[in-house]
Amino acid sequence: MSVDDLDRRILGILRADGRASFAQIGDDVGLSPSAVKRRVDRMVADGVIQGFTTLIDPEIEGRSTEAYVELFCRGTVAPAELTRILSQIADVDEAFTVTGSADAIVRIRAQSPPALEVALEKVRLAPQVDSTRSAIVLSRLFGPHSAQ
Amino acid sequence: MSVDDLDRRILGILRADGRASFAQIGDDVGLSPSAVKRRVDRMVADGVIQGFTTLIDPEIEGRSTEAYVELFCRGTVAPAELTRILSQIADVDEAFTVTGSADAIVRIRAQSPPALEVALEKVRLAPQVDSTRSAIVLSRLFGPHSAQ
DNA sequence: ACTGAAATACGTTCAAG
DNA sequence: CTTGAACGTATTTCAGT
Repeated sequence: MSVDDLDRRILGILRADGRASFAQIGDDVGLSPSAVKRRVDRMVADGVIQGFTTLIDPEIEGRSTEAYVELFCRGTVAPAELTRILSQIADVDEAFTVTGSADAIVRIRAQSPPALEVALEKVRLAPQVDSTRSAIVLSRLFGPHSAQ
Repeated sequence: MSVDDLDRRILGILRADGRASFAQIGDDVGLSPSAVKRRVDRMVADGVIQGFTTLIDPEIEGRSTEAYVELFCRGTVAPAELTRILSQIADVDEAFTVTGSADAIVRIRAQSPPALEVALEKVRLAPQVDSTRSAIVLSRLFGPHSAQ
């Protein structure tokens, strides 16, 4: 359930290079490959490591039209209900409840502005959603080009 | 510079499992391991594949206090200038210029609410930044737990 | 540009400390 | 919990098509 300093160093290496070999990691942290494997396996089983993935150029991925949308809901909103509805809308990648005047924020990533508009319409039509306020991304200044 | 259908299938497999072996991928797309390696190597060299990483539980990572902050700037802001300043503030992971009333949005991920407040203060003190409007994440409804 | 084979390196398991 | 050896499998290179 918990991670020690060695685990943390292994995680750091794996975050920088998800394909690092156990032998490679072992050399860096001073462990045998099998010991590293045991730790990595345990962290995967414990859910500390949630998966391995590949960072792909978003242009090639074809979903470079991004927007952040604030949701203003009427009445009391059950987060579980919101999750159920929003997670089924295509191109809605992420959602959270937040402090402030808005009830929730969703992140949309679509292939084109028209596709973004379609997703936005679907969000607006969700029950309980009163109004929305969108910020369409003009340019990414810096940051990860997003997982998934 | 470009990717064909086979490349796209390989990317799909690698996105789902960044540690998939070339043999495994080859079986799925109908190519020999060496042919798959050639294509993956080419995509890495071309920048189509930007890296391999590991998805780590944000709780363990210790930066589960998140906020989205809208920036309202005075006068004309050069995006390059904004990038230079914001990218040097610790815990500011991502920033983009957007349409709408705000000029930019930054995503902050800190270890604790106090650490978040520190980062927020630094953003507010950035030259050209007139005012901010924050939405602190209460709960993640769904979505990737961020690639960092 | 893909295949297939050969050499090298790695992953994986397990008995033992 | 780690090691080291043994076995199976994957990666990598290269000649050939």
